[in-house]
This record gives sequence, structure tokens and C-alpha cells, in this order.
Amino acid sequence: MAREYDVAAVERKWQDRWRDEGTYEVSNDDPRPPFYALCMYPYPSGPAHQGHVRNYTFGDLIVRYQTMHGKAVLSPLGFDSFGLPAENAAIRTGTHPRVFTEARIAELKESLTRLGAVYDWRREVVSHDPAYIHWNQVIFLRLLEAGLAYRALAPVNWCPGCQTVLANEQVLADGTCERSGDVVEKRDLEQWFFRITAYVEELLLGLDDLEWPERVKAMQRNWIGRSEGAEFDLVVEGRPELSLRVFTTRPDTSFGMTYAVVAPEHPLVDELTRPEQRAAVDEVRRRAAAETEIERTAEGGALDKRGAYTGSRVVNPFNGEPVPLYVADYVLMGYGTGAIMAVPAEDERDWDFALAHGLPYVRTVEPPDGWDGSGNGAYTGDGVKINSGFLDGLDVVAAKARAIEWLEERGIGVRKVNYRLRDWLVSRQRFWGCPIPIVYCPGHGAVPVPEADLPVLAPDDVEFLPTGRSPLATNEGFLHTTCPVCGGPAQRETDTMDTFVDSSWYFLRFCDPFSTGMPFDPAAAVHWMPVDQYIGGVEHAILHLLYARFYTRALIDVGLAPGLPREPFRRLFTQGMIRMDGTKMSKSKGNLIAPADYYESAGADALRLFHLSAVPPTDDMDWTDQADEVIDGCARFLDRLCRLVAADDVVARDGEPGEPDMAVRRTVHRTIRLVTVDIERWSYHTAVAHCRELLNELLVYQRVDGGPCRDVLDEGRDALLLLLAPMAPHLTAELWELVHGPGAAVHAQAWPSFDPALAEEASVILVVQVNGKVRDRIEVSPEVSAAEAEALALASPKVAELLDGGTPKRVVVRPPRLVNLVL
RNA sequence: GCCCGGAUGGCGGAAUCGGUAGACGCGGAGGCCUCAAAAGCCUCUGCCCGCAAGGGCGUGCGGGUUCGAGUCCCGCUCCGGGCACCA
Repeated sequence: MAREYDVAAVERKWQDRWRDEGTYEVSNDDPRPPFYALCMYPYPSGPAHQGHVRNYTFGDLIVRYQTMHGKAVLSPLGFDSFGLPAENAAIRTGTHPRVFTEARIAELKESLTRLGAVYDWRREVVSHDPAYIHWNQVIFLRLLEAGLAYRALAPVNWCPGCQTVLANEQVLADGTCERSGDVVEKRDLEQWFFRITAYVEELLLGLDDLEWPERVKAMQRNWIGRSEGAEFDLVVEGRPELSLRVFTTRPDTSFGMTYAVVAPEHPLVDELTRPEQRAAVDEVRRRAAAETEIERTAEGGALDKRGAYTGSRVVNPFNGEPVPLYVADYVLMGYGTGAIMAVPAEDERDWDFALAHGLPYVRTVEPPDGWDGSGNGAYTGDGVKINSGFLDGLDVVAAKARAIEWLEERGIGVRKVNYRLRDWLVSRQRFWGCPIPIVYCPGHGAVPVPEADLPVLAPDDVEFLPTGRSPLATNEGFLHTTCPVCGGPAQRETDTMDTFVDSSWYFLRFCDPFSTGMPFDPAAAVHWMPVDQYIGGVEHAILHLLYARFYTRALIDVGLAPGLPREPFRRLFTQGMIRMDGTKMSKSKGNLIAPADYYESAGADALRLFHLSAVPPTDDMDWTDQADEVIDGCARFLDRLCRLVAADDVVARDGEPGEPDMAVRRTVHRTIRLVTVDIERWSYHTAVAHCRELLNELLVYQRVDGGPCRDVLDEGRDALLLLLAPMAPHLTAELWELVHGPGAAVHAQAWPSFDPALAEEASVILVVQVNGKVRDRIEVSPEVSAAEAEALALASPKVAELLDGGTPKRVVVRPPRLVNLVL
């Protein structure tokens, strides 16, 4: 389409100027109030896609908006540059991951620059920078010293596709890898963990005060999975010295226990299995070890095969009754005590298992009248306790408390809180990540690499082969070293850290990326932190955001960040994702619509406006056929803005504004108020709509009979340019310079303020309803009194017709908006 | 199964406190300009009845509260997301 201005030239000109003049560089001793605006640093996968454009348009708007509010805005960007795609590319093409990654970073940087997004590039942090690796490793050693990092043999999630271990958080609900989609296997391996569980209660409670989307907070609470209950011992029948500890959230149902279950991996299984049951128990254990989660849970899981009687019985301490002890894979070793009391009448899983194994049930809660128990006979709701001895007659909540008291009085059990959250497994059997700074000595075991010898860097002379083994594990030069303790021969740890470790503190490095003696100067971090506005995709709701909250606390507690606030991200905004044909728009799906195409045609400003105005920022956006037409509409809007500002045939008049001019002024001031409020509440799409309304009105006013009043037109034009400056930065900068002369910078101006008196309407529409239906509309003053409003309504000819001489039974008057006459 | 969202014209969406439903945009129709087209400009555009004036209906479904409900309450349906043998 033919444009009113040379889009490419104008956008390039301003991008160059912002870069050359360092417009958005900010120093740590800047006297203005600090504001930290941060978009999640991206994995460099190549040129920006529409999801990036959306994310960084929102972020850039905030940077420019807060700058116009007089803040010193910290706007850094870096790249989450370690990760598997680069390593896979190396295996495929023979290119070193560093070379590959740096080429992708250059592409992404270029396309974000062309979007007009501005950053203090001096502060750029990339994960694979040796300086960043250095401090990553220092932090690891400090965590180790503090007991927050440890090594343990543990059943881990092994992804055969990625040839590495995964964190629990990286395994999807169906047991597959979130990256490769392969079915994750179980393996027992010696791995490094971070003790995130030490902070579990704080991580849970801290959520309450955060200005985060409720949805994200709910997801984190859910993931942490706190549940309250009791732990107590079941003595094995005939063996008073031996007992089994169980955890339950329903101690009130203890009288309904008709059997008990241990996990197949439970250490007491062997001892509790009687010879005649050995074969059946072994079969359950074999299946549990061999089958994946999917196989086990598929098709209802053939419950009769998933458990077996051990031959032992355990005694219910509440009533002294012995009940059979089963082994079954529906009880997990990794949660609670790995053993449960089973109450079929009040637990659905126990009900199903009891049914499959012909076990009885005893109800301990009276189900309500009309409850038919069809489907599953377990009743899990509230009700009056029955068949429960001293608990009878209580409700569930009271009975829980009483049951725990009873256990504690007798020393049989205790109140207990359990969490779903496990420690964070950080070892990865990959090359392109931060090496774990540990050496294994035959005499001294795992020994930390002395800080003076850091960083431990991966060698460059490695071969990338599709063997599934990290090149580090076979590189002799890297592998062999000496023990820091005894000087004897030793081997290096060849695992690297999960890349989520890198992203757990990059926002702190941004505060002071120039620091050489420490990860960051705590004073600088305290100056900028917490992040005032964090922006990113909701897909990071659990992993990254939970890890970063943990890491910030850990860094404070090991003394690396004294004085830092414990919550790193005060305000979080999660933008919706971009979908196409019902799925996420992504490279792997092959449905990318490249932003570069639009930079050439409609321009970055038009593309930005599109992303700001198309849908509410939190909503997912469907990229449909309509997108191109809407983007053209955004370009048309910018052309109309050009015509407003650059029109050379307008005959404006000087002198006092009359009433029609004042009406325009009122629109201007009202628009300033509306747009400001909308930006503060993340309603960018309505902010754009209000700017469009103002432009429409100004264009009409410009051609008004008798000519517009010059001051009013100028005021409106300037206000509009200022309001649009964070949204369409290139064109507003160009037009501002056109109007105010060379050197004038729209982004250096203060955000426009409005006159509250002018922002009010001069007149409002009084709606007259009869029996709740709108029958007339009358223009009135906003100050109209109730009596006046009622009189005006009754005087309406339409109302008179409906009244037909009668009087209303009731009159509701809400001046100045509404009168409702009830007949 | 549990926990969060959501459902408004042909489409994206607006309605911040219970008070004009449909702002703004896309698409569509008609007109102006033009030799013609593009661009631009103007008017109309929820549905139904009506020549019109006007009237009726209308925010997923069924109830309720209220002078008045897209908005609040109760009960559903469908869609999206998260969690899921977590005892």
C-alpha cells in the first residue's frame, strides 16, 4: 500500500539514534527514582517470532512509559544461551555450539532492534559467557557449603531422546519429556540436587503478597502441594518390635481402615512378605520397576495385577483390629512414608482396589440423603462420624483434630505436613551448559574445585557425535585432573547444570554486569531489586518462576546478596500465547509468520500497534486470515496520524476558543486520563482504541467550518503524539521532531497530564426508563438534581404517552444518568 | 476427578461501581472523487416485523435477587489451561 512516509527510513533513523545516543542506557547512580522493567530473557533460536514481538512490544511500552514518568528505567536484555538445540545442531552439522548460538543471538538481536525495542545493551548477559559461568560455579560452591546443594543416589527421570536426566518439573503429566516427547524412564543415578524443599513453606506463603496473576499463584501452590494430616505407626501382628509408619490426610477415617498398603520399593517389603506370597509380591515389584507411568495407569491399570497380599497383617491402633497388608504400586515411595492405611469407604482409589481384591469396607462418615454412590462407592465429603468409637457424632474437621490429639497423647503418631515439591535435580549429562565445578578423588570423594581455579570451562577440542554421551565424558584433557586436597589423580564431574540455574539469577547480574570480584554488587542489586515489572509467557509459571524465587532466597542466605528483598519479582505480567490453527505458533510446528516480512511492508510501528490492540494482552491470540487486514488497518491509522500532523493546508485561527473548541479540549483531556488508566491496568487494546477516537475527532476538527483554534489543535496533536510515543515510537519521534524542530525528542518529554475539570463531560445523556425499558434520552448537565431529573423525565412526551394520565407507583432517580418510572 | 479461566454482532473485542449492551477495529453495503482504478473521504451496518413512524427480541442454558442483571446468587452445558494414583 502507498504510504504517507518512508517507513523503513524513518524506523531505521530512530533506531540508530536511540543506539548512538545511548538513550536507554542507565547508570546505577542515576538520581531519578529507579524502575526495573524486565522481559524474560529469551532462548536464542533465531530471528524473533510473533510471540517475541508481542512480549517485547509490551516490555518496550513500559520502558518508554516509565521513562516519560521521570523514572530511571533499567531495561536490560540478555540471552539464555545454553541448551540442547545448539548441541543437537552441533551433532548434526559439526558446528561448535558457541558458533551456532552466537549466530542465533545476532539474528534475534537484530530483529528486536528492528522492532524498536530499546535496551541498555552494555548490560547484556549471556549464559555461556565465561564470566557468567564463573559466578554460576561460585554460587554452586556456596550452596554446597551451606548444605543447599548435595549429591545423592536417587531414582531419576531419564529422557532417552535428550540423553539426559530431567527435573520433575520437566516431565509432563503423561510421563513424557516436555522437550522431546519421549517416554521418560526411571533410573537410579548419583546426581546433584538443590535443596529447594528447605524453603517450601516460605515459597508457599510468599505468594500471598505478590502482584501476580492469581492463575500463576494457584499453579505454584498446586505444584508445592501442601497437605496436612498425621503420621502414625501400625504394629505388625505377632511382631511387636516391627511397625509400619503411614501418612494420611484423613486421620478421622482411621476406624474405617480395612487393609494397609506399602509401595513396591518400600524397604520393609522383603521382611513383611511371607514365603507363600513371595511370588505374587515379586511380580508386583517387577512390574512396578519395568513399566512406565503410562503403561501402569493406562486402561484403568488392571488393579488386580497392580497389588498383592504380603501375608502379613498390621494392627489398627484405633480399634486394635488386625488388617491385611498389601503391596501395591498405587502407593508411591517418594511421597509421605511410602505406606498408607486404606479406607475404601472414604477414598476412591482404596475403593477401587478393595473392589478388585474382594476387601471389605466400613463407612465412618454418614453420606447425605440422596447420595447414591454410583460409579465409586467412596464418600469423600463432610458428614457425621459413625462406626468410629470416640469420634462418633463429630463432623470431619473436628474428628481430624480429635484423632490427631488421640495419637499424640499416646505417642503413637504426630501431626504432619507433607509437600508434593521435591528437591531440584540440576545435573544434566550434556555438553552445552555450565560445568559443575567438582572433582572426584579416589581418596577424598567429591571435592569442590577451589574458587581460585574457576571457571571450569568446557574444552573446545571436542567432537560432537550422535552417541548420546556428552563429549565432556570422553574428552581426556578435560576429564583428568588432580585432587585439590591431595594432588593425586582425579576425574572431573562431567555433568553440566540445568539451564534453569542460569535463568535463576540473571536478573541480579543485570543490576551489575560489570562486576569482576563477585557475581554482582549487593548494593547495586538492592538499588534495583525487586523487579518492578516482569513480563513473560505463562509457560514459565512453575519452573523458572519457582526456581528464581528459591535461588534469590538462597543467595541471600549464603551471604551473596545481603539486604536483597526475598521476592525477586514484585509484579508479574504473563501475556497470552499466539496460536495458529489451534496450536502454539512455533518453529517446530512450521507455522511461523515472520515479523521481518512486516518490518518491510507495514513497518514495526504498525506491527506493534497490532499486537497491542488485537486482543487483551493476557489473552491468547489466534493468528487468523484477518491478521493481515488488521495490520494494514494499523498502518492506515499511522498514515492518518501523519496527515493530521503534516497537513499544510489547514487554516487555523488564533484567539479564544469557543464552545465547539472546548468540546475538543475536553476530549483531549479525557483521552489522556483514559489512556493513562488503561496502560496502568494492562488494557493496551482499549488504550489504542481511545487514541483512535481522539485522532478521528482531531481530523474532523482540523477541517471544521471556520477553522480550528490553533492552540486547541496544537494541544490535541501534541497530546496524541505523547500518548502514542510508547506504542509507536518511530513515527511519533519523527512527527514530534517535525513539529518541534531538530533535536526535539518525544520520548524525553513528560507523560501528559490532564485537567480533571476539563476531563469531565459538559453534558450527559439522562436515560428515561419505564418499567426498566429505555423510552427516552435527554441531554442534561452532569450537575442535574434528582428533582430536576425527575421533572425532565415526566415532561418527556414519550413518557406522558405511556403514563396515559396516571402516576408512576415508584420513581427511581439516579442523577445524572437515569430515571426509572415504575407503573 | 480437583483447581483456575472463559462464553457478548459475520469476526477480534468494549462496557472500571448493578444503571444507554455492542466503544474501537476488521469485514460488508451504498455514495463522493476519478476517463478509470488505487488511495482517500462521507453514510449505513446486532436480529426480526414495518414503506415509515415505531415496535419486539437480544450478552451459552435454566432458575433467583432487584425498580433495573452481560455484571450479583443458585443449578447446568460447552470450550481453554494447570494438576492428577500425592494417601
